Amino acid sequence: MKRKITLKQIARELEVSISTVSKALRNSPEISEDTKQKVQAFAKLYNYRPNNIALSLKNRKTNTIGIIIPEIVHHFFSKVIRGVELVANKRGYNVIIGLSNESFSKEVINMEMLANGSIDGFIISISKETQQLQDYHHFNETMSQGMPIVMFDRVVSDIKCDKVIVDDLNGAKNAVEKLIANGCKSIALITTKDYVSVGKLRTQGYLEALENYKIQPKAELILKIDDTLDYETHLEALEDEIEQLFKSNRHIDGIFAVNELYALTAMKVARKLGLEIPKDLQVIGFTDGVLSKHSTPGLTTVSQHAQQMGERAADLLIDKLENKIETEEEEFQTIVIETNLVERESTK
Amino acid sequence: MKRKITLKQIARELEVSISTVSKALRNSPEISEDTKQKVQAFAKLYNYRPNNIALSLKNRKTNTIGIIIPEIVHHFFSKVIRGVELVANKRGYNVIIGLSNESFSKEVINMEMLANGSIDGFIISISKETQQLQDYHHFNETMSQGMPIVMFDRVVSDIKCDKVIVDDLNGAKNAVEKLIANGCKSIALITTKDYVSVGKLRTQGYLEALENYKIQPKAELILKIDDTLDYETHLEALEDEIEQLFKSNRHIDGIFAVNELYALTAMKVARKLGLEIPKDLQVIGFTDGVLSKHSTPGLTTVSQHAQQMGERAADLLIDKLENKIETEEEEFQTIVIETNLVERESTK
DNA sequence: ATAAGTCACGAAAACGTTTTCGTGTTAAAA
DNA sequence: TTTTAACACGAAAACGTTTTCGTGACTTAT
Repeated sequence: MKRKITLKQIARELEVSISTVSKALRNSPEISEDTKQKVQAFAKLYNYRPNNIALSLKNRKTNTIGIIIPEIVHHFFSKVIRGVELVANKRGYNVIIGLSNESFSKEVINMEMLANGSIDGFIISISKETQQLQDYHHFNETMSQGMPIVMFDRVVSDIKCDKVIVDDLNGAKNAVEKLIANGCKSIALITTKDYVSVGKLRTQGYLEALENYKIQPKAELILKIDDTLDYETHLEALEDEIEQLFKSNRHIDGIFAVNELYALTAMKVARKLGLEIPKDLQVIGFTDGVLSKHSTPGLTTVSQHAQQMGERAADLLIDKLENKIETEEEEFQTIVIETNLVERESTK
Repeated sequence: MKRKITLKQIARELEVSISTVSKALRNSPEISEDTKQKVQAFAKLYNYRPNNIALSLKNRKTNTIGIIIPEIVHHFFSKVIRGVELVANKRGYNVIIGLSNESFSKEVINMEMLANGSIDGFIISISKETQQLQDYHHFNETMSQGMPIVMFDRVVSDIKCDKVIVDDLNGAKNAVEKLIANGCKSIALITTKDYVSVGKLRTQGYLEALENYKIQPKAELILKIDDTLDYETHLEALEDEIEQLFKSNRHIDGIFAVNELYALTAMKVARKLGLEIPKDLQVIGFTDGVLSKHSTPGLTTVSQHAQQMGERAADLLIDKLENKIETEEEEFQTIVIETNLVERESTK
């Protein structure tokens, strides 16, 4: 079990100085051809590679970016990571992940753990709890120490940093308008509580669509799910709530849900109540994931282009990292990714 | 934009030496109470945190583990990551991810990128291409440099290292025996080509179950899918193959599929052909993911306990990292995670 | 023969820590 | 008064690099 070889060992073995070895390997003109040959051959033989940690310390640059997300077992977030990893790798960066698990304190701890030199910058989607508490001190502190942050999807508008967001409002609006155009007269909304920024925006899109068509929104058609409880394990509670919605409003002929699971569950409940999809009820969800694609009937959804979001976020961050020079004026961008509607069998 | 404060700056400001500052912060008895107070107060005020990179260099230990997987947009792998991250975090480690995207060369590059000091050890599930090529030099080289590897799920038995695997054979066997016990007379298998280690084992489990019940396996009931093509985008091809299977074997009344997607697609095709589930056809899949849970009817699956695999793998790796002393004899463990059958509506 | 210039290399600093060892000052013991 | 011991702190090395600067040995020009 021999350790990795270092410059010092090569130097000792070849009876030259460390500087000479370093220069020889980097092909410096200062070094004679003979010595270069000798050193390079030796290095190759022993498979020398510079130690990343030493380089990071010297250059004060780790070439690593940290991504903090609430959850990884999630189609959307894992796609974003894939996007981030793709461009990070292409541009010579590593990616280190931290999961907040929707908890404020874990988000803070994770960031502090990474902010002490381990990474050059952050890509973040904030946790629900942070959104609720509206405590953003950790973001401000991190940025005040010169570490750039790019937020995506769940962003906070007060914070001055680069952002990549989805056009939630228009995505929702278009979806609902599609339902209206398809003949739906009574469209229900299944959404989250308002503190979830994207839920709020999608709700707003729903309302705007109705307004455009002079339809009076009805409070009883808007179901706000309390998603602090993990709906993966409380599926029945969700089903019950939706069943109540249908039973109290028999005339519902369209559903817009702010995520896949709500939409799928709505379809399931509807089927149980004897409704035929899309004849009696048309359904559109947000977030195009595996569930929508493989459900029967296939679910029409608003696609968020998650991977593209990750790619743009990573490019934004790395651009900022590599152009530190002129960044004194501190300009921040917000990239808006347009959604598009993926039509499947749940709509006419 | 002030940079993070260092020991040196504190020392200069307080007109003491760097050593004194370091010792004061670590509460060394060498330092007087007065000085400690002063230094600690100052450090707190300026929110001093030791630089991780410098510590890594000094201690020759990064407290970071690398996880290399073929794909991240995948329920199984993301659950494993969650498990890894969970225990890594708990034990004071960070997690850095590399995606091989099922490619041999990306796997090698990713490993080399991380092996140069960035991490202390690897957790790996090898790519399909690597399994095909059977080129394992990068694993051996990494380990010969004293960097431990823990393989999970897709492992290679020739390599001497710690492993965490699922009991694929028995999982499959139990599933098929369940089908037999439920009255299935003609059970088809939908699997992958044999170079995929887990596919091979699951196929073997299928055969053993049949043998136990003195049922003669029939070659025409075994469909081996070539999954070098990304089945997410070639869904129709998959459907066609399965449809052929059904049409040539009208008597099929049971399906065992080695993953969720194959099982789900089989259900879809069956329904299209007018078969009722589970009356006419019973289906069991491998890998308990979101699709199985939310499909209609719910799919009975063999659960792999992915998160637990990740946790065990991380514990194994960190144990090894922190017990380097007595590891001279190099003992390697293989942890087998037992599967269990999650029964839903696709079986009687 | 001397001055200037080129060549090939080494010493040392720096990145930010921790830790070992040495040392000057003061107080206690002989 | 002298020796010893405790105390409080600093210098320096080490981790593995890169890079600036210095320098001795030649070669070339004057």
